[in-house]
Amino acid sequence: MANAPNERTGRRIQSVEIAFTVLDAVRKNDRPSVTELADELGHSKSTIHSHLQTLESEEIIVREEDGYRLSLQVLDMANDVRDQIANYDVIVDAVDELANETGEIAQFGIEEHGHVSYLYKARGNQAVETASRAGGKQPMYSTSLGKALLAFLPSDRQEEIVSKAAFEQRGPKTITDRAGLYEELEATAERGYAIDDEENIEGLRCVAAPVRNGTSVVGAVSVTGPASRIADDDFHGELAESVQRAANVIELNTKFS
Amino acid sequence: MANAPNERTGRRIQSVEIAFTVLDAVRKNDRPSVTELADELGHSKSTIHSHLQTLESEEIIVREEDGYRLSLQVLDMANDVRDQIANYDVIVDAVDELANETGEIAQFGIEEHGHVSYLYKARGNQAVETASRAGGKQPMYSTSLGKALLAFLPSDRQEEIVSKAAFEQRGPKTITDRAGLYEELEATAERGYAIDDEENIEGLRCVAAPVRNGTSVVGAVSVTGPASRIADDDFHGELAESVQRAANVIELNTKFS
DNA sequence: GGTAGAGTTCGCCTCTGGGGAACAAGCTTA
DNA sequence: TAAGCTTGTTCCCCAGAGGCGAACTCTACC
Repeated sequence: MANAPNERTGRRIQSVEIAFTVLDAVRKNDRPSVTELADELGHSKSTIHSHLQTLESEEIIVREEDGYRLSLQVLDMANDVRDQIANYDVIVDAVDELANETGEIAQFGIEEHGHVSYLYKARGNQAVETASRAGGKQPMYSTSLGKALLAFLPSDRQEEIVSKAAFEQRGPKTITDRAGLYEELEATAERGYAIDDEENIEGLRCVAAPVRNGTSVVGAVSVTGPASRIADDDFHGELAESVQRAANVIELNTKFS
Repeated sequence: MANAPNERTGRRIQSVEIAFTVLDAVRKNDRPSVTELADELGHSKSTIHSHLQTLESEEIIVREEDGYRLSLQVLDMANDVRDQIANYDVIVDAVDELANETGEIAQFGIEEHGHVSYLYKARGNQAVETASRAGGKQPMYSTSLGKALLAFLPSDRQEEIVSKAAFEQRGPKTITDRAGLYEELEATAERGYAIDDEENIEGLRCVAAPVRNGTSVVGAVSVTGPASRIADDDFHGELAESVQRAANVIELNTKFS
């Protein structure tokens, strides 16, 4: 790939966009019908109908008595996703280990399209319940994983992502302005790990460390626990060390291609 | 949904079909580039390019330095798939239990588009390694799950699937003709469970039982083990009973909607 | 600094695909 | 049982979408 410019607009194909709108609606509605989708999406029944036909013939969705749903082929596609991530098993082992060691939730995330996506999540024996699952995405500016990634991303990419950030108040201590974020990113880069002190979800604290391949960040590992259990000492002490150690384990076990 | 006729052709949208062809190629090739895909799929670079742009703006694929890959959003979609399957957790529990009890591989599958798709797989403590994973699909005629489903499907659907079957020789004892299959299906319906005696993979034997919701089959549970360990006695005795028990557990714990 | 190879853009022309309306097929009600 | 409602399906038409080829740009590597 000769040139990889940062996020250009380019020609897009409208009918494909409609198809994915339909697919999205099938994901989110419970077994929708043709008319239901037509109403919701503002297209004619005939249009929706042909899209559903197409998606079904691609075996991406399934038609059942009571409406359409996603097909299991999507699960297969998810397998391919994991296969395409280099050293997925190394990551899994390290994150499992980290969860065991700390007893909390441990996660691995990567940056995609300007937000953090969770690739894998492990729960330690005293881990709290959280809604996040593998595949879920979160803003970069309010999460430890996001800040760990952001702090070590090339400055042009960093700037691009920050410039598009929504800066919504998500937790009691969310960083809500650009200046504050840059300050925090600088601190993060210096100390080598990122923290989230109830910035994304009330009552939760996280620590995250970047995983690098040479000079570039390929992902980040984090630990998440209740603020009640994670004191400032742990935050910047033992816990931070564990997370960094896990990140290191991944880096060391990674087979560079 | 007023009418649900069996698999009609209907209008399909070509550009969406192309988009999925591209997506499939991204799944199967390792970080392909524009030109690579254009060559492989027989489309012009400009066409492929706009499709890739579209898929990327839908955040289904990601562009990296060395080519395109699937995005983690697919993992999220996989979560939705499981959410859309009624009583997924009941199935998981029952299959886990079955795997523990037998020590072998236990699986749950459903029929989709004329083949069996695995929804969930559990491995017992002496389970053999097999290539199958959740989301994978297999022919109906050569697997125990497939035959368990087929035997209890409405006769028109059964006929439709059988008429399209490829009847390839997959294992040493694969049923390779329609008559033989119907015969076996009748026996299956009568005894209440299906068997696979090295019909799909050499050296593997399976037993499967249907899971029903009222009169209709909603899926099937199976146990798979090496032929060396599964004797005829187990095959039609204890193992068959375990599998049927598991199917029953699922039926009983299912909350009908 | 020139060439080869990648990705990107542009404009043309065709034929696709979206919309509306008519049609068919089930349920429900009287 | 017939009428009426609602759903999915088909058909046709015409604007404009999208596939192609060629021209352009940008890197990387001699």
